[in-house]
Order: sequence, then C-alpha cells, then structure tokens
Amino acid sequence: MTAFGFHAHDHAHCISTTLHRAEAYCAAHGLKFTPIRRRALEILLAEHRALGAYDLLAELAKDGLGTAPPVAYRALDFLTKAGFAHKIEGLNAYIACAHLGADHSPAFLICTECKSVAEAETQATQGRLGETARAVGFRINRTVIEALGVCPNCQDQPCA
Amino acid sequence: MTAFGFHAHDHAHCISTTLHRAEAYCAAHGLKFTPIRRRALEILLAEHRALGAYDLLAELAKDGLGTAPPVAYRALDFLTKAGFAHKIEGLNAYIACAHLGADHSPAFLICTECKSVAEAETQATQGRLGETARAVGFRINRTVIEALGVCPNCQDQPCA
DNA sequence: ACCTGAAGTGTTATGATATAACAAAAAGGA
DNA sequence: TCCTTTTTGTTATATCATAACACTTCAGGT
Repeated sequence: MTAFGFHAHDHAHCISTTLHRAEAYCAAHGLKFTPIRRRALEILLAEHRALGAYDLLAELAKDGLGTAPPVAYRALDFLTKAGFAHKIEGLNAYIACAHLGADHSPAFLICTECKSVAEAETQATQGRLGETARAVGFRINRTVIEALGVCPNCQDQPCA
Repeated sequence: MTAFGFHAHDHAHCISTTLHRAEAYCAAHGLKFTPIRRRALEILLAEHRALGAYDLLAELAKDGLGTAPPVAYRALDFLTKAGFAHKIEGLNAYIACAHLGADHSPAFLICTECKSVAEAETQATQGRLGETARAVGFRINRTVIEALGVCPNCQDQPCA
C-alpha cells in the first residue's frame, strides 16, 4: 500500500490489472511487450512516485536485465510512447500512467515532501491556456501541466 | 525585431524598458543587480526564445563575465527567484519574463518549429487542475504549465 | 527450411544539464 | 576599521540523456 492520488488502495491488485491491460493493449496494437519493458512498467507501478531513469536502471540491473543507460531510456521511450508511463518534466523523472489505455493529456499533482504523484485528467484546449492559444492561432500538440505542492497526508504531518 | 507572443514589436525598446524595470525592482527590494546579472537578463531579453544555461554562459563569456557553469546557473537562479526569468521545464531552458514585476503563475506556448515562446497568465487555482487539487486537499505552491505546438508564423510556412 | 528485413538488445563512448565545495574578493553595516 | 554577508572565481563532479554500431531475435514471404 502506498499513496495513489494520495489515498490508500489495494496496490498489488492495481499493479497486476495494469500489467494485464498493458499486455492486452500491446497484443491489440502489435507492440512487443518484452521482458525488459514489462519489468520496467512493473517497477514504475510499484510506487505511485516518479522514478529517475537511473533508479529504474538500478532495479532492472538487479534482475539482470541490463546495466547501461540506454536500456532504461529505451524502455522508458517505449512506455511513454505507448502511453503506459509519463515523464514528469519538473523532476526529470518517470511515472506509470494511472489511466492506462485512454489517449489523454495528463496533469500531475506532485508532493514535494513525500514525492508522491497524483495524475489528473485535463482538457488542455479548455481553460486560459487554450483560450490564449486559440486567440493567437497557436496549435497545441502536447501539454506539460504539473503542480508542485504538498499533499494532504504531508499537511497532516507538518514536521515529519 | 523578433517574435513576441508571435507578433513583431519594437524590440530594442522592449529590452531597455524591461531592464529599467528590473533595476527599479532591485532598488526597491534591496537586491543587487550586478553586471553579470544585468547582462544575463539582457541576453535572455535579446530573444523571446528559451536559451540553455550553457548558451547563456557562452554569451557571458564573450563579455569576459565568466566561463564556468556556476556563473550562468547563479545568474539564472537570481533572475528566476526575482521573477525576471522563468525556466521552461520541457526544454531545460530559460526565458526572460514578459510580465516583469507582477507576482504571477506563468504559462507558456512554445513553438517547436522556431523555438519562440509566448508567455500567458494563468490562474493555477482555477481550471480542472485547481478543482482536482481542492477536491483532494492538495496545496499548490508552484505550477508548470507549458504547451508545445506550432505558432501561427510557422503554420503559415508549412515547409520551411 | 531459408532468406530477409525490421525491431530489439548489448555495449562503449560521449554529450548535455546541473550542483557541491571552497577560496578569494567585494559590499555594506556596526 | 572590522566584521559579516553576499558575490564571484574555480575545480571537480554529479546527474540526465543519446549517438553509434555490432549482434541477436523474430515475423513474414518464398
């Protein structure tokens, strides 16, 4: 059990169902869910926190799945392109997608105390940014929306 | 002249007024607007584009203002803390603030073709992200809001 | 079964971004 | 002046990311 959207939940279940969904998605789209890629997703899913590429690599190395940086970056490249993971730009770190399957524009609430991350949905084309874009004729391809702050759990423990 | 919010404008004037505003702000707040810091802001202002720290350093070096990375990072640290510049997380690059003086939550429209950047204002606590944050009790300290896409100028020149 | 081409993997090296640490100099107040 | 704080100069190193190339694996066509 760990924070998910800052709430406790059945984490083992959450991991296994997501892995199965990823498997199904790959089968349906002709993508190869190789051992390295599968294990990388599993590692990211093990925490609802952003992991650095080298942290991921260290975990992969423990399983004998590779030791050089490209191993981790290739896996992350696959996972992010497939929509199974996202990069948190503000942290140079990576996190498993919480809404696997849907083609979406994620937004993140990142706790700077405990490093846990919650994923929210946004409609980038709505809101002030979308208005501004339309007003000046800017075409949006991708959005990076991240809020840094303090999650409810950490607010309850002010001096932890 | 270069793009500003993707529109042409009197750029020399824009640089000098912003520098003067920064000077006034520093005087009013007891901050030291040293030659390195002033020149760094001037360099960032010279383009409405995001510049890498090492690009900035190269420019500073031309003026004999330093050659080692900390020189650039210290200047950027000062400028960002003073609100004179922002970091574009999606590019690991830095840009002069277009709304100097106001304490604000900037949002950016970043053209991936010509690298020009427009700065918009947002109210982070409004919109979907703010709703979600309030709903789960998350306290937002800082937001990163960036849209990557194609500016109107580059849409007009599809095969440039 | 065989070839072939595309995708994936192993590995070395390097590039790009950023900071730690500490000494020297400058600025500003008591 | 003297002392403290801030800024600067410099070396070294940490951290994040990719280029390049050889080798392997696997699916599809014949």
